[in-house]
Amino acid sequence: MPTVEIRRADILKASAELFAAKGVATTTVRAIASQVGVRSGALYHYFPSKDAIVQELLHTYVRELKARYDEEAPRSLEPRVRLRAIVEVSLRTAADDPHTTTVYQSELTNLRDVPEYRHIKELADEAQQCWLEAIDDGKRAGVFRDDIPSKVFHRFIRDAVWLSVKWRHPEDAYTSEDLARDCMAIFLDGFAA
Amino acid sequence: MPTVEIRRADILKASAELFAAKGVATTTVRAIASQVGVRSGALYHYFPSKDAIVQELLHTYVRELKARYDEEAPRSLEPRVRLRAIVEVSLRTAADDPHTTTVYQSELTNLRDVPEYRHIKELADEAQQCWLEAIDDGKRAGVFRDDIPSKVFHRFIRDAVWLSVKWRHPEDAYTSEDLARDCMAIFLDGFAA
DNA sequence: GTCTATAGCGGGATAGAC
DNA sequence: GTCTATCCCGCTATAGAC
Repeated sequence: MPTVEIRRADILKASAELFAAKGVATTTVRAIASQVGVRSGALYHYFPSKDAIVQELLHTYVRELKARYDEEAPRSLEPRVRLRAIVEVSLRTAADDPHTTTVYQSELTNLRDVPEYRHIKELADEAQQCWLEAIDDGKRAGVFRDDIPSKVFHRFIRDAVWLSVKWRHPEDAYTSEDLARDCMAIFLDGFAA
Repeated sequence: MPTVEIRRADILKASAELFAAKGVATTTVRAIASQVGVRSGALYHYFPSKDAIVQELLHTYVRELKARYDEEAPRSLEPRVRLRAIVEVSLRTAADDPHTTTVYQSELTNLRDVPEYRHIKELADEAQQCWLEAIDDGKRAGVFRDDIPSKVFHRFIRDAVWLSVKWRHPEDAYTSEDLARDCMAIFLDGFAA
């Protein structure tokens, strides 16, 4: 295990923290270096640019997310079960890496339109297709109501799940499992008594 | 009607558009001036700083939002009716001014911790208290289920409503009234068939 | 009231010593 | 591999002409 990989991981971790707290644009390379405990020049031995840090952070994140969806929420599952699996995987991912999740949710759409980010956005789209498949399959199977546009329900549940990273903290007594259960309860059965 | 007020309004409008599209931090004063059709120096006859533009934009917005909640969703309404009114007012506000809504949702939490923003954040908190009151009153009245934390339901429906500004466009055939109806349908009765 | 021009600053990135 | 030092750029904000 070469030291260079450890340093790269340190840099990515520090970057994620700062990016999540103050935004990518307002986080300086000097601040990242300071968090890691080196001078800014040293960072450039590990990454060619600040942009490259953002790219690697998000690329790794979304690649892993898509892999987890494919692994734990295959299309062969019954739609309600699959949707629940997607919610659980997402919430677990958010709990495992809340900082990168925040960056992913807050800034992916606004990032520069360079080919690198285009590729990341395509991967993100693929991941989100899993949600839509489960919803549409469920409608066809008659387990979800068909008087609500799939896109609308998708945005609602998707935002509920992902935005939880902004208010549920990992050390809360209210765990991501609690949240997954309540999420499914509300979105499937409603909040009416 | 002095020209100065019109110019100020032009500047605020252009700023909101650019801030929403690319974020406050990455929007330059020069870009705002260019959008208005003047040079950057001219802006400083209307606002003392870029920060002052952001502040006035958000202060006006949140003050108006709170006033609308008080006017159209008073506590005297039955909880479900009040919640629906809050949802409708919010969606109408988002449709009326999608750009400032986007800034309000994306950047309020991350803005500098100066007293000016503190005041705006307090107003925003007051506005969000209306949601929580309606939810808690509904629980006490027995019309909402009490096995889900109010805070959780609040975040879910709040994010569903406000984040719609990122995907529903004002000219969509799917109107904000359609969205309000579907929102209440999902959150009260659920998506299960 | 808007312009041109620029001061002043802080940012990303680089060069070269150690 | 990290440092110091610095280049170069673009930004906010200001000064002063028109």
